[in-house]
Amino acid sequence: MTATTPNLPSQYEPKAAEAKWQKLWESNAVFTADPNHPGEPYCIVIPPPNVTGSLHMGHAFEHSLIDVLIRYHRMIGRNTLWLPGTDHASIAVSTILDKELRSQGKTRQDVGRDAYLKRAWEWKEESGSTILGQIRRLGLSVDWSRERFTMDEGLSAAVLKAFNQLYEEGLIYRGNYLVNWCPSSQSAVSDLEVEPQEVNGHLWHFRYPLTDGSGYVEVATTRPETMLGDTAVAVNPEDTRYKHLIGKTLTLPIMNREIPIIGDEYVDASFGTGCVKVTPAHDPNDFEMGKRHNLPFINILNKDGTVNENGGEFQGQDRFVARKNVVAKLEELGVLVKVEDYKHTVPYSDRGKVPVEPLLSTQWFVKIRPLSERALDALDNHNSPDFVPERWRKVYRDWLVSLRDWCISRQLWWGHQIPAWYAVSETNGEITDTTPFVVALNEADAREKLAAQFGADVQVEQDPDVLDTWFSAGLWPFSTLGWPDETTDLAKYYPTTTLVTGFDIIFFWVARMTMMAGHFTGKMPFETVYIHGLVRDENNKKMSKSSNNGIDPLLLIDKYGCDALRYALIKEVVGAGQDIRMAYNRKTDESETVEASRNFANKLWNASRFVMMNLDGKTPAQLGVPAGDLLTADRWILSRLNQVTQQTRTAIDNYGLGEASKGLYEFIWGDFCDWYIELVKSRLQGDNAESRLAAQQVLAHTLESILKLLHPFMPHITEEIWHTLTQSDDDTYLALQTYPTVDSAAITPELEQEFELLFGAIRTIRNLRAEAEIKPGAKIEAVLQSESDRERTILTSSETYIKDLAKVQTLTITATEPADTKMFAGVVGTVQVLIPLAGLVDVDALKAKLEKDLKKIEAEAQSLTSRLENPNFVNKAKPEVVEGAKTALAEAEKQAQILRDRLRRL
RNA sequence: GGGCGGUUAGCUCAGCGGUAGAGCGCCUGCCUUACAAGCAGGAUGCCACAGGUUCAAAUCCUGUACUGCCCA
Repeated sequence: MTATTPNLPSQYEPKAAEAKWQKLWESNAVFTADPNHPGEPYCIVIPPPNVTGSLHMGHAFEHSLIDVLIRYHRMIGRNTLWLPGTDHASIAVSTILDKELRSQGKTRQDVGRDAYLKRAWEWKEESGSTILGQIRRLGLSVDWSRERFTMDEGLSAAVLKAFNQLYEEGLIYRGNYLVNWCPSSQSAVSDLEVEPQEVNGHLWHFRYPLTDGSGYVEVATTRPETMLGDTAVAVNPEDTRYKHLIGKTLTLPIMNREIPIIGDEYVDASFGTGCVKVTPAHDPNDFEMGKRHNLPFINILNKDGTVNENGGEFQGQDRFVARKNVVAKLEELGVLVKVEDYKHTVPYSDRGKVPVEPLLSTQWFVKIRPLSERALDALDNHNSPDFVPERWRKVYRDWLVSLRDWCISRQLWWGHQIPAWYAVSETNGEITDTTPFVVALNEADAREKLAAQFGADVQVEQDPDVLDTWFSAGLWPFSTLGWPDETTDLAKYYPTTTLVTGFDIIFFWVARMTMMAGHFTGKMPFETVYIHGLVRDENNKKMSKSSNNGIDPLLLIDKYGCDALRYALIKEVVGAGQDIRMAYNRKTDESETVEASRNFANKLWNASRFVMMNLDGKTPAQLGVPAGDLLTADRWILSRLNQVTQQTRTAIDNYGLGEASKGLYEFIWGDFCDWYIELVKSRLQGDNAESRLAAQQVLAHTLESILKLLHPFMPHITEEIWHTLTQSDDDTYLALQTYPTVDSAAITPELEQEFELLFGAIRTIRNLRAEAEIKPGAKIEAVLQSESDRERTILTSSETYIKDLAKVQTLTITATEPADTKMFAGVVGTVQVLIPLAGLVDVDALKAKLEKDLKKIEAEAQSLTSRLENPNFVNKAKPEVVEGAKTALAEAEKQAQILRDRLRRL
């Protein structure tokens, strides 16, 4: 490589650089993990996005966080793997395909299972590659060679193995239970796929007469049509109003069925009438009561939500039509008492967007208790997994404790078909609740087993249903690494290190992974769960497809660059687990937040340009490590660099990614650009070769360190600049360099304090110049007067800095008060800062300024004095605090004295 | 109803025992050859409210009010 002075544009253009590095990183397998490499493993599996989805802000946020962790750990020498992939989203895909078919006037039964699945796979290929392409635009350092899909061959084998094992262990069973039925998708859905929505409904009150004619009881319901399936009325056994009725019977209107009055603790005597109609086949609480009291379970609904033959005259009517008609009939019978407006919550199907019906049906379940107990044991006895922030631990724990058995069958076709085969020839060629079945790894095995039992000509059919997507997602951390095979990857990278996910998914996914992993691997699947907040829109609303308030990350990437978007998202995350809000203008697609980060990237770009223009075409390596005769400014920036290196490392180690990003921002923009570069400019143009070289060395070294420190946060721009700076070939990567380490010896707090005084003096002169309305370009005369030898020494040694940065022609540093009284004045430390202005000074303006300053300082001195006069403070406070107060008071008093003198002299 | 957050400068948020910060916005002046996506300077806060603990509270405790989320 030839040493050339880089000629770069004055504005950073993210597009080309991002595309270039994303391509090179991927095609050169930069992030492909090698289990044989040394280094303690660090592994994160991606929370798999839906294949049907498209990139949204939540992905951008979560993936940015993960990428920072991954890139950082790779750079500190861990054997790092980020495993990408997608999940098959059974219900979501089915919903889309069914809709597509419906628009052609067809159902999935019309096209048949094979054709349907063929279409599903096509859809998966299209849409899956879309989201993976979008994910690539975030510049994530994932290992694409290990990409997985929940329905790929390996993961499907893992699902088969897991199902079979759980079944053999008696932890999976088939049974007739109340499930959440979604009449729209005509499938059972899990508790978690149900979203309660508040609706303005009604509370209907009606009377059920006692069979013996001695009166009636009044019940109230929000779902009158369910009365067709009532098999009891319950009251609280302690309720004195009704307790005598327990054991009597009522005649159910319309159906004219005799039903008992039962006593059950569940009934809240203070709610409504205190009498509750019991419909065991259509309400979860009633279901429990039905079991406790051995009531009949009468199912009145078909799977499409219409009333079935048990609904008498209402048979065939849709549930909501039947509701109206039942009410009308009750009114006709004179048993409708009243109708109240009533606000209540109705469970809606998350995907289908219709109210779900609790429905009795035959489903497959996982017996959850033995699995959750294992996870609870790990949590309680080993604090595993460790939650960050810690408060989510309780949320997770409470969920594990109150878990109910998990319904895992879905009446859909897209997914892992349940590996159970039925001997349908035993039940007239149909699968019924009593058809004998076996669970096996494949059809051949199943056939063999069934043939042994029912003869060689047994007719065999596989269960048509598929498994809940979360069943396969629950195996994700180990199935993706090769389980059930004992692969090298599994040995090296499992258990994984960290899981990064949103709190909304703790139940859905985190708990299922810990339960499955505990059972199948005997280990918790990750050491730490790092929970982040949700991205909200400009109105603080959760971004979601249904409310159509999403902000397209790709739009922002196009406009501001990917690094800017990533950095903006991370900088906002400081409050660990707090939701973040994006400033965003929907009309212009502009975001102030991202723009600020784009500006920061541009600042870094230009600082780098400046540095590189001044290195005589040499690289940091060619210039050598700064070690020789460093000036104080050099030692100062190196001190700051090491301190910020330490802070950054500590912050990331503790998941303080926002804190780390802010610290770097302040160092780069504040310390490096605003101060160090300015301090060093004259040396770069000067003729002191030694001093110039030192400046070059420090600039080059600091810039390269900055690029490394910032790389996990802004990977593209840092990679781009680093290549120019170091003149590296395209097959060498910043992403694989070593993260800066801390040189504690370089950290010099005293020097940093001295520079604070220096900066204070410069600021004060600048301020006085502005107040006195001196032309920005004009060189002036300034006097710094201090009785402190230390202060004068510091200022004297920094004379040229003050002259350069405050545009001072003649600088006088003195212990004694100058004779000229017509001067603008300010104070810093105990240094009096004076600018002689001959006759030009506006005495009134100066007086006002001095009085204002004095007032402020006197107030401060007053507060300090009263504190120090309090014996309790002096005796009880920590000595360094008292000492600090004394020093501050001495300084304040000195400053006040200086200002008073000034005022007197005017 | 139970649980968990939040309430700090006009806006978005840091700070979480030692007397208040950033970014954006605002005001003033600058195209000072790294950067106008910038530079320099400036203004702006009874840190929701009420009690308590402490020498000292934005910070810890109790309660109240709003506000958001999760679970029933």
